[in-house]
Amino acid sequence: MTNAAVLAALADPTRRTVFERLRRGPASVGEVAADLPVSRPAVSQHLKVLKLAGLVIDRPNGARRVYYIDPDGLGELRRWLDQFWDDALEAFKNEVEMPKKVRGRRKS
Amino acid sequence: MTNAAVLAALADPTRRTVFERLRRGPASVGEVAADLPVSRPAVSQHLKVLKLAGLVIDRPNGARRVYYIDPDGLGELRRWLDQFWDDALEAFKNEVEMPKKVRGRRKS
DNA sequence: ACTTACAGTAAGTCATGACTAACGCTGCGG
DNA sequence: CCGCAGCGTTAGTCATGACTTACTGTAAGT
Repeated sequence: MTNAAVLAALADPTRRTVFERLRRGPASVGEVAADLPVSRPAVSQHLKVLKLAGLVIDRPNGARRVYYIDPDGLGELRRWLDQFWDDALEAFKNEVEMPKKVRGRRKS
Repeated sequence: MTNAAVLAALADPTRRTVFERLRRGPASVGEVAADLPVSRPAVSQHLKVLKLAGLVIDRPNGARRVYYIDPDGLGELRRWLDQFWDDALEAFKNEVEMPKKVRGRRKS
């Protein structure tokens, strides 16, 4: 389940800020670190995590390394969320329809 | 930004397991804890986090307390994700169209 | 009214991870 | 060829949070 990595990556506030910074457009490590109160290596580590989660892709451009957002990573999470949403709605509706029935009581 | 709480809540594997357990249908704390290798207070704490994030709602049913999934919480995250997805796609397409232009250079 | 069962809270322990400082590597310029 | 600039990596520190044990509160049954 890749969703675990994606959710774990998006959970950290700093990492989410980095990710949202990349939403405007591609940027190098130094450019991202310039806007954040953390050091450059920290940004590099965050980008590594985002890369392992499949959320960003890096392209070496000479000495610089430019990071882009990978739309596929978001797509997977989106599909998982959609399925979850459908199931939850169905279960919820199913619950409303039988308000005084047996309900849970899964104890055998 | 409520997304922070939602993402932080869904980042933990155990908490995600609790949430997925609730997807099948409503359940009490003891029922959820029976299927997990953690103690009952741990499940209670996880449910508290999920409740603060707006992902679940609890309804006291006598001595038992039954937890349901709150569809609204997922809806918010879904909207945020959709917007993010659109922006990322646009930025990506915009990047492909101008391969040798100024690109980022957000300095100034 | 007393006991039993179920749930939330408090305090404490321990692991995960976010961050910094220092170092090594690569590519471009003089 | 040599120095500089930009990144990544490693080692180490420190804070956050996940988990357990013990306790308190509440609702139902006898």
